[in-house]
Amino acid sequence: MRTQDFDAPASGGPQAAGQVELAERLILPGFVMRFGRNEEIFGEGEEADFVYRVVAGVVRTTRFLADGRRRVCGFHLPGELFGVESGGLHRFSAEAVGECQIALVRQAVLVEAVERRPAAAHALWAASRRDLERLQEHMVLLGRRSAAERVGGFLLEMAERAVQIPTELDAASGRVRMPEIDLPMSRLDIADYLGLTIETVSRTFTQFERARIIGLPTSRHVVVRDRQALADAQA
Amino acid sequence: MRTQDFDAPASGGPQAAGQVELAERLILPGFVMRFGRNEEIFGEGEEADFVYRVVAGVVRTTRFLADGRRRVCGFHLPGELFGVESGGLHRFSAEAVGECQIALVRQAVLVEAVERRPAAAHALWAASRRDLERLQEHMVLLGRRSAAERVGGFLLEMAERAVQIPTELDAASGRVRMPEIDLPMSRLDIADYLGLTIETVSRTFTQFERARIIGLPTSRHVVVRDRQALADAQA
DNA sequence: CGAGCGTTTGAACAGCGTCAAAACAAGTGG
DNA sequence: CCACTTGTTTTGACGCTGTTCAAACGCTCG
Repeated sequence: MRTQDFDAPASGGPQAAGQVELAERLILPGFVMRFGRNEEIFGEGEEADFVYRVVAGVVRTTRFLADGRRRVCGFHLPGELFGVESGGLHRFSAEAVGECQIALVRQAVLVEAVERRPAAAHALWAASRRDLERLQEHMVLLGRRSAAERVGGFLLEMAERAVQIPTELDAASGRVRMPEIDLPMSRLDIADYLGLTIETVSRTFTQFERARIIGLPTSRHVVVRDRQALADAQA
Repeated sequence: MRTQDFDAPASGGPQAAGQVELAERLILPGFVMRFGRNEEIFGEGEEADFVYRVVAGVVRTTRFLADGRRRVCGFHLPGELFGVESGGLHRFSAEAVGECQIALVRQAVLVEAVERRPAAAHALWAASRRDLERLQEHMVLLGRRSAAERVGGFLLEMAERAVQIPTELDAASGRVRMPEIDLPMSRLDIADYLGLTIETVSRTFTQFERARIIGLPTSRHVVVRDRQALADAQA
């Protein structure tokens, strides 16, 4: 099972500039833990004693509704922070999508750093805003009506974010976007992320494939053939 | 047209503790402007020279899609900050829902404050996290399928947030929640916020009324009769 | 090879969007 | 005070899209 390159250094590749900055400026003591596929990192309602940073792999944050349905609220890629709460409790649970390495930092240490070091406060503020902006974009996406719009938007988002990992040679050659997406998450994860059902997600994928908008070598590997069509599906 | 009490002081009533803190700790120079109903405060793509704080009234942030549809991304109530961007440009536009008073602060001043005063950085980080958390909740809501779930969630959100304004006597009497909601926004605003159509929103309101879950003295005034049923509609 | 999971596909149904029109509220001028 | 206007909200009828239920398919790993 290929998920992400596992031994890639935490702030190795050409990641978002802000995330590099975050890692550099926060210089926080912490320790790294490994989690297996679908393993829970923390649960909804637990004490938020720690703050987490993805070193390798992908994490999803979820919430369960009263009737048992699950909402996937976000995916977290290497370099990103998650589990930061202002109240004392986690409002979501977090699980490893595939094999993961996660760096843990005590919440108290973070707060202290914020109070003592302006640079840390600044970096954290910047990180929050980035999260906020990503979330806003996702919200716009969720408000869209048709399944094609949602799935199209999701693929674009993933293309945008995921390239940042396997692109080292790409960066050297000067090519900016590489339309290959390795989806570490299942159809169910995607469906719960987009507010659709697995069936609809699956149908939309094959629909895109038949329309030559994407290629599907395997169900978890997407080749974007017609980026514009994906954006248009988003109308 | 009653919208909000207009001469209420910015950080007057028993608002969210964090917002009071924000106003107190940020002590930023700024000037107040007035905006009329539906007037644009800033537009998508404009330079984000300023940061804005609602003094009185309600503001909505929106984005227009290519096909002309509009997404309402959030409502901002008195005390709240909006228009804070990490890039140099506004990614949304903002309009006054009703008559508004808005305090403007130069972005540069804010950044300087963050760098000089740890308290300011801390307060801003906290504010970002609150926004983030509100947005996460809204995302959970948008992922919900049925119209009843979305409208129910919206009413609960508004009940939760809006009480904080007209509650002075309420606070004295010790009562915590007052299930009366004055909606300053139109059905269209609500629909675009929830990813539904005005017709569906309207139908859901009357459906709730017939089921004795809410009362509708006027279309913009909601009395919550059965809070639990609203939460259940959210399943 | 078979078991188990994830994915795809099919058919029938329900809910929301669309189009259209009526009811209502608020403001304007006779 | 009423007739008229404009904008918002409500209601109705119909079609489409996504959900639901069900079954088949295709991996991967024992």
